[in-house]
Amino acid sequence: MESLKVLVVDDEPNIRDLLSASLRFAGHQVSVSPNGNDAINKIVEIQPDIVLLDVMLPDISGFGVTKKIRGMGIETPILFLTARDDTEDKVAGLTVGGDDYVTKPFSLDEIMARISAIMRRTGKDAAPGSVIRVGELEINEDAHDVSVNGELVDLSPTEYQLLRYLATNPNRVLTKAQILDHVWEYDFNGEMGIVESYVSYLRKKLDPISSEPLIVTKRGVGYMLKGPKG
Amino acid sequence: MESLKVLVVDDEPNIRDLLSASLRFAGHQVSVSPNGNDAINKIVEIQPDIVLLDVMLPDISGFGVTKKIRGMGIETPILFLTARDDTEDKVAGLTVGGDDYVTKPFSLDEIMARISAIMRRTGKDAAPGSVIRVGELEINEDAHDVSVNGELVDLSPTEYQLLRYLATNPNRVLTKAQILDHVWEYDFNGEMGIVESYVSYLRKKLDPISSEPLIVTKRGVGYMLKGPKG
DNA sequence: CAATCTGCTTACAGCCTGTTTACAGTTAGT
DNA sequence: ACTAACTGTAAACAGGCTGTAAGCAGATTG
Repeated sequence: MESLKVLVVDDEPNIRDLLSASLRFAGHQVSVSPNGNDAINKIVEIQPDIVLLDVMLPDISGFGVTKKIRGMGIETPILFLTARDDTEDKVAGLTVGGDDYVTKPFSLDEIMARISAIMRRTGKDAAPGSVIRVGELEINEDAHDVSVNGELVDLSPTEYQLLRYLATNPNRVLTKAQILDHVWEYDFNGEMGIVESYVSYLRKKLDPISSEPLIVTKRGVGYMLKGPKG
Repeated sequence: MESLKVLVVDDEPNIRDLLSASLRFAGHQVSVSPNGNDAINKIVEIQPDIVLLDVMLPDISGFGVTKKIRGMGIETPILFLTARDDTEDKVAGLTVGGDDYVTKPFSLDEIMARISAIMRRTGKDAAPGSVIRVGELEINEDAHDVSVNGELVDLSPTEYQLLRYLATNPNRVLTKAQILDHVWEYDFNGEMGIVESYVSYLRKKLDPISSEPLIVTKRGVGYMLKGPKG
């Protein structure tokens, strides 16, 4: 994915910092905004490629912001951030026109995946394709399914996200802390042992099909997905 | 790696001295700070390329410092120093956006490796690449892989770190004391005989593959990794 | 040449890390 | 509401790793 201009709108500094740090690290140009009115100004001013927009803001709601800028003819795609409670009913209709939403608390990898998906759909990005291929492994992000050597594997949501994160960093050791920070929600307060458990679940499902173990353990460091020419 | 501006923040003078001496010797410009408030001022003032930040500080915690400077829009990468106890649970969010952490007690070589990794990832450094090559030996730091003449060698964590330290100083004799100081944790209290043991382990794994012995003994002085034109 | 010293190798006990499985609580789907 | 699936924790287990020490071999010294 190329470098994008991203605007992050949220009143919680923690969330702003988390997102801006991650997005900047991913190579994007990030601006931040703490409320609706400021957000509208910044959208007009800097013309971002995508807006991460909290629905609950101190002044104007995220919906209000959307209404306003759409009224000005600005079609910038929006990724809404909503609380898990007011999801079902209020978010209806949000996903039209390339927009999407994630619920708080989210995981970083989920945010990144959604941004990629939006960019892909709106065609602004030089489509890296929705299929991640690493050796015998193939992840279709649109269909949300995984296959090894052409054979479909049924994964739980967490298993899928873990494998996806590993697959986007092939031949590179990822520490358990990194995995936890990227795959699990940011308010997860548990132990790193859960990564070990899920790696075990994944291996149990993948290894019987693959010709050689896909996930290798780097003792004392972390885990790595083995790619073809690594 | 080029010369970097590094800020070391720790309330223990021993740690500050250890780190600043080593970093200076490696050619960096080092500033030190004993607490959180002073650290914030220094970060703003001298704009370091990287901050080594103890999490447990007398006034503001390392997290508080991070929050504050991030709020100011300062995106300097941070390498957190945490006590091994506080690790498991508090690691959440530490590895985001190019940041990383090491647990106390650490080894000097580990710190240096992490700094290199961060600089590489954040692209601030004129990427020296993640592969160390010395003659027939090749160390891939991303994959934590070692190969001799293309053949993979399986090493334990300590073996890997020892070999890495030797490989970053090819054709140069390193005394056992130096090796102990760089590869083992700073509170290690054992004998230097352990270096001999681990050199032996390494030779046992490397020599059968290499065309000539890679690690040579300089009797009465120390060990040296033999490079191509040395 | 003998005595000594330095370094090499290996065996081993204890520890530590990672793997797996079972389970309880929760969530989601029908 | 009922059932199935999923999540996170904990416990049992296996194996590898670490650091020490002892026995050797070769070099060095007097």
